[in-house]
Order: sequence, then C-alpha cells, then structure tokens
Amino acid sequence: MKELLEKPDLKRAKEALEEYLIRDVTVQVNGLCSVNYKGRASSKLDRGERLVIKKQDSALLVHGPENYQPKNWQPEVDSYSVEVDEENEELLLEARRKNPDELVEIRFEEIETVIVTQLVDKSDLKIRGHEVDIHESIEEEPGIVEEGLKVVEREKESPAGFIDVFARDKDENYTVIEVKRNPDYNTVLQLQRYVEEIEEEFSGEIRGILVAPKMTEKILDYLEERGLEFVEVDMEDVIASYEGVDNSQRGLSDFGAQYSED
Amino acid sequence: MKELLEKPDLKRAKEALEEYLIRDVTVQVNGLCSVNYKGRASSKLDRGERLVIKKQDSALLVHGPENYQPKNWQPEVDSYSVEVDEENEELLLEARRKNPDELVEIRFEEIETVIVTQLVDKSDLKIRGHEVDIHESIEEEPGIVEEGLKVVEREKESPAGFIDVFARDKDENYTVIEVKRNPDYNTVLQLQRYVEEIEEEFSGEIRGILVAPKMTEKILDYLEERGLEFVEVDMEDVIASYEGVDNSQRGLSDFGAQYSED
DNA sequence: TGCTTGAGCTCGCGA
DNA sequence: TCGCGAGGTCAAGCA
Repeated sequence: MKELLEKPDLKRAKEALEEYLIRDVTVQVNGLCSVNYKGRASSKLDRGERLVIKKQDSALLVHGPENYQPKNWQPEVDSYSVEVDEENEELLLEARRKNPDELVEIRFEEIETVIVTQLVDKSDLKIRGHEVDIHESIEEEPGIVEEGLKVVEREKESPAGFIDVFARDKDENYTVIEVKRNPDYNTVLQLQRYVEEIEEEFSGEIRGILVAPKMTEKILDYLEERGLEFVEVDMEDVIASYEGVDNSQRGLSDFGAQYSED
Repeated sequence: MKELLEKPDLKRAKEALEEYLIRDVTVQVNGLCSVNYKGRASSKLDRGERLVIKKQDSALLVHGPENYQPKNWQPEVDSYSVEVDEENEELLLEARRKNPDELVEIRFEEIETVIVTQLVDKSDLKIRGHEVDIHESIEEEPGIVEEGLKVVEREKESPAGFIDVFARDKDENYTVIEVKRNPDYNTVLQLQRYVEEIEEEFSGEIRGILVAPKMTEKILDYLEERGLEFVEVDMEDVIASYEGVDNSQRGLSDFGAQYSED
C-alpha cells in the first residue's frame, strides 16, 4: 500500500489525488459526492455515498452500493484535474476524454477514505474454449479432432495466410485444420483457400477440417459442398485437455502431484 | 465507515468477512489472490494483487489494475463462504450462484486492507437522450424537429400500432413522427405503415419524419425511396430542452431559482 | 420465466 | 484508425 488517508480534509485529499491520479497506481476513494457526465449521452447523479476507483490505465469507475455495473465511468481518461472550491466546501474531480469527447465531473462534499495501492498482476485471464486454447488443446491432444491424427505444424505459413494446424491423419493424408469459435461463411472460404494452397504444395488429395464448438445447418452445407469436413469439439473436452496444458508448464516430475491437488 | 483493517492475518480477515459479506454493507478487499471461475464458461486467474468488492446487493467484483471491466465477477451471489486453510496459509472465499450455476473461488495469500462501508445512495442515474426522453423533448419543444411544428397527439393509436408523435407542420399538413435512437430498415417500414394508416384516416398527403440522433447512408436511401424524411436531432438539443422538463416538475414559482442554481 | 433488444455498451481483431 | 463481431456480455421490457 502506498497511502491510506482517513477522513482527510479536502485540501489534503486534493494533494493526494493530484499526486496519484496521473501515476501508475490504483486509487480508491470513498466519499459523499454528486456526479455529472456529459458526452455520448448525459447523466446526473445526485449526492450519495459512493466508491470511486481510478485504475492504473487511468480508467475511472463510480460505484454505488448496488449492481455489478458502475453508476458512472470512463474507460480511459486523457486528463484529470482536481480543484477545491473553498466557498462551497467541495472537491471537484474532472476526468476528460477526447474521441469521443466526454467529461465526468465528481463533486465530493466529504471524503471518508483515500487508498492508494499499486496492483501487480502479470497473469491474464485465460478463458478456455477460446480459439487459441482450442489450438493448444489440439496440439496437445489431436485425438479431440480425430483418432490417429498427428500434428505436423502449427501456424503454418501459406500464401493464403497462416494455417491453424497442419496434420496427417492415420492414413498419412495431409490435413488442414481451421479452428473457429464462431464459424461463418468466410471461415469456410478461408479453409478452402488453405486446402488449395496445400494441394499445390504437396500435389495430392488434401483434407480440410473445420473445428468448432458449434455449427449452423447452412454453413455446414456450404462446407460440405466444397468437400470439406466439420468436427464439433465439445467445450468440456477442450477444458479437460487444457488442464493438462496448464500443469505441463510446471515440469513433468510434479505433474501427478499438481493434478491430484485439484 | 464501519471497519478498516490493515494487513490483518487471515483469521482476523475471515472473522470480518464472515460478519460483513452477508450484511447490507460494501466490502473492499485489497490483496494477493488467485481466482477460479466455473459456470457458463471457465476461467483461471493466476496470483496477482487485486481489488475485490462485495456490494450491498451481494454483487461481487474482482478488479485487476486495468480496464473498465472487472477481471472476474458475479452479478448477484446466492451464498458466500469463507474458509482459512492454515496449512497452505490461504483464505478461500467462495461465491456461489444458481441459475445459472456458477462458482467464483478467490484464494487470498495476503490481505493488505479490508474496508467496510455502508453506502447510502437514493439518487438514480438519469440518462438523457434515450428514446422516451427524445419524445418528451419533442413534445416540449417541437422546434427541435422542424420550425412551426405543432404536436397534435402523442402515442396516437393506429391500426399499425402506436405513433410516437402526431403533429401538423406550419402549413397545417399532418405529420407522423417516428423517433428511434438506432434506426434500422424495420423502423422505415414501420413509419411507412403509419403514414399509410393516417392517409386513410385523413385522406390527404401525409408527411412522415424519422427523428434520430444518427443515420446510415443505406437506411437514408431506403427512407427517401418511400417519400419519407429524416431529421437528425443533436443530442445537445435534446438535453438542453430536457433541462426545462426536469425543472418544470418542481413547479413554476421556483423555476428560475432552480435553474440559476445549476 | 424466458426471449428479444439496446448499451455512454467494452474489447479485441483485422483491414 | 476504423469497422465488425463477440461477450461468462448485462439489463430492461414484454409476452
């Protein structure tokens, strides 16, 4: 923690905010305030006790006592300014933003606490079932797509672009695999282009498989008209195989131990 | 403020959380934690310093150092549980939810601060520029759409549905006004139907005006092909006229006073 | 309760 | 930089 102020007067709060709002820290302010927003729409929030958060990328959140969503916000702020109006006994915090041109004004009458921290979070949210994860799962466990499949190359370059997974099936046929979470007509055309490229390179019958967690009837027709195939991956399979990917990063010796902890 | 703990040990933190998570208070926890989510999807958030907020309606937010949106969340939680694992020296906070069946697990290794407040906020966010507000603005100030326009009826019933605003222009021509924030092809067809209905009822040339804050080229063509018109309302105009609507609710005698307070 | 639609959507990807 | 699509979308209105 960098700083913690309890019931600071507005001048003291202003000093802290001026110092920390522009720095790469997270600031939490609890206090009685009213809020005005003007920009893409316009909103007015009457006085009430709220939690105001400035994040390290300058995003601003004004949270009321309820709801998942903030009452008022600014995804990224270009410039902050802080003023104390001694006459009205209020602290005015302005968060301006261009493109779109927006302004959030927060008028504090009382400030309960100011907390300044620097959050360190190198990890990223790994949502499983996303495209890149399906790739990894297929590389790790090609049996998800088809028994006997052996991955030759991943992200293989071709004149038409990068091929998600390039493999050979149990009969040694070259196979192009395209992975999409939400396949559409364009996905089919792209896969077709890849197959044509590979047919030129390897001069033979090349299979093309679209791998996705879901499929529509129309796109399936479109796919089959072009001699291409579809394999549905169950999200559960992908997640299950992904557990292994996660743990394999820790080295094989303690793989069993890690796994049994779950 | 109800309570503020600085660097509590996990047992002390558990006591506080058990007491306050289920009560109608807002709890902010800064600490080093990892998060698992399983439900509609599945996600894993490796250890990192985060801001965890439990709001008064039991909503849960896990904020990282960046972005407007939380890394992980639960809009409303059915039940919380808190356990301390003394062996692993961690505090496990579970937020369960049914319909959909979801679970967020937060494992704290260190807790920097726990802040408990009760936020009181009776005001509501009034977003202006929404459809209903544009209606009100037009009724209040028809000049926004066109000079000399007089409103005859609002929400006029017709066999094709309710007409947003029914008016006469400065030449006494009947005019059908359809208001949409995000107009599409269907909006055009609806307006056309209204105009046709009114033409039957009043047997004459009827104007149809689509009023919206934005418009695309294609929909504009579609509109004009049908002899209909488009008026762009600037959000600023709507908001400006709306100030009057707001204040008029207070009664005329103190209108000036209220207005000058802004 | 379930479905549909809008959102100050936000966010990320690709052209 | 802009446009398009996805989201654990969320949230409100309505059948």
